[in-house]
Amino acid sequence: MQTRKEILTDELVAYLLEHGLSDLSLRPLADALGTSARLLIYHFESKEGLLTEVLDSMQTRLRMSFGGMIERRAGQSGRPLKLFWDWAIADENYPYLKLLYELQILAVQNPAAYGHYLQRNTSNWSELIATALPEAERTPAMVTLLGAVFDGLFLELMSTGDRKRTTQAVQQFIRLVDEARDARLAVQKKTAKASNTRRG
Amino acid sequence: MQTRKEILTDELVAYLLEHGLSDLSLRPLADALGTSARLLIYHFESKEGLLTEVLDSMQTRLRMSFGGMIERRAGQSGRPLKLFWDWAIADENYPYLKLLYELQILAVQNPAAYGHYLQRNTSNWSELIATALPEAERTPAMVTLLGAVFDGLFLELMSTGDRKRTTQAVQQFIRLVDEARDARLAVQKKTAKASNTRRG
DNA sequence: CGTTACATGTAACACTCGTTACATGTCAAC
DNA sequence: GTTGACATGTAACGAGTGTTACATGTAACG
Repeated sequence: MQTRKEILTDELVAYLLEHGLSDLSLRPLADALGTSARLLIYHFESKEGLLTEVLDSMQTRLRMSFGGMIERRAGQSGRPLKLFWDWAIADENYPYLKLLYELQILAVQNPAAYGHYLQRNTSNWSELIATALPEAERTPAMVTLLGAVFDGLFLELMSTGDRKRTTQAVQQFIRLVDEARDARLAVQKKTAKASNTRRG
Repeated sequence: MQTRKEILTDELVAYLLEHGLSDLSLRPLADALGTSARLLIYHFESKEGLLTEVLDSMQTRLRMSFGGMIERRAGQSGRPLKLFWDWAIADENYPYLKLLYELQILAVQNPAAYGHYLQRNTSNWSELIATALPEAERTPAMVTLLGAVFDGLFLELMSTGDRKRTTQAVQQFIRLVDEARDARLAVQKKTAKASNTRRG
């Protein structure tokens, strides 16, 4: 059975997903849930406690969704960046990621107020995606670049809502990486041949 | 001669660059400048008016710096992305760009409050950098990607302060684009030769 | 010297904020 | 039926917000 607090938490998650967390205020929040600010403080001790619990709840929800996606695609590897992108912009995950980006950015502006929420969210996407890179390409610069591409495109999506163009940009990036890899391999082959010729 | 308002504006710019604009409040601001909230309202009509004028002033300052950079490098083209990046992270420009990114992100969260400041800032970087792409590569996907790389890396720089790693990521991206271009050209050449052979 | 425009400070207003004191309701257990 | 834990509402407190009313200073001009 769900305790009153759990029910409240679910409602709070829904509210936060819709309204974001930068202007969160107890009274309007309580009104929207049909209750009073007093009750929220009663159950969560403080506004900060409320945020902590609600964000934690969101994070577990998101982790489960991510785990499910990984499991489903277990065998078929390839284009992990695209897989991850598609997962991130799916209707059921997008609002959560959007909120986490809001959090990340609020923390940059105001680490004192928001920093410690972020530390609980160990969800460092770039590291996650990085494991998908072939080891030869997993340099710090490449990992940073990969993370930045994801962040930059997701923020662009948040600003403009243009799923199509941002997704094409993801694919453009993948193509770029592939073509560059091919080019490198071709050079290696040629060098090898030349070296053989010289030796032979 | 500088009017009192212009002097104030300069001081306000300095204050904003240091404190960001998300928790801007008139009284602490006035205290920091050694004056009163009353005076700020007197000169700028309202908090919103103040922000508008100060952000405008910052924008013109930034545009001049950008123009100067372009002029200095007029002849020597090549790696415009790297040029732009180096300009953006230079000590004298970085705080301005940081603030504009703060603004951009506040606007995503709260368009009602911050959206119209952004509209005055027509500084759409991606369009600017895009003009540096060879026309053949100036597809919407590539332009979006380029902008996202810049945004993502700049935000990473804002979060971590790691100039070195983010700059290496910029160079990694440039290398990627170059290698991919070479690969495409190589394929074209081969196709052309094959086609000649067939014809000949 | 008086007037007039600009500049500035003090104190208040009306509001919102997170939080709390106090009262009351509900409902199961003894 | 009374006790006691949980749940909830109303109203207030103290602090902070942007803004304004009112008074005062400064300095140039007639």
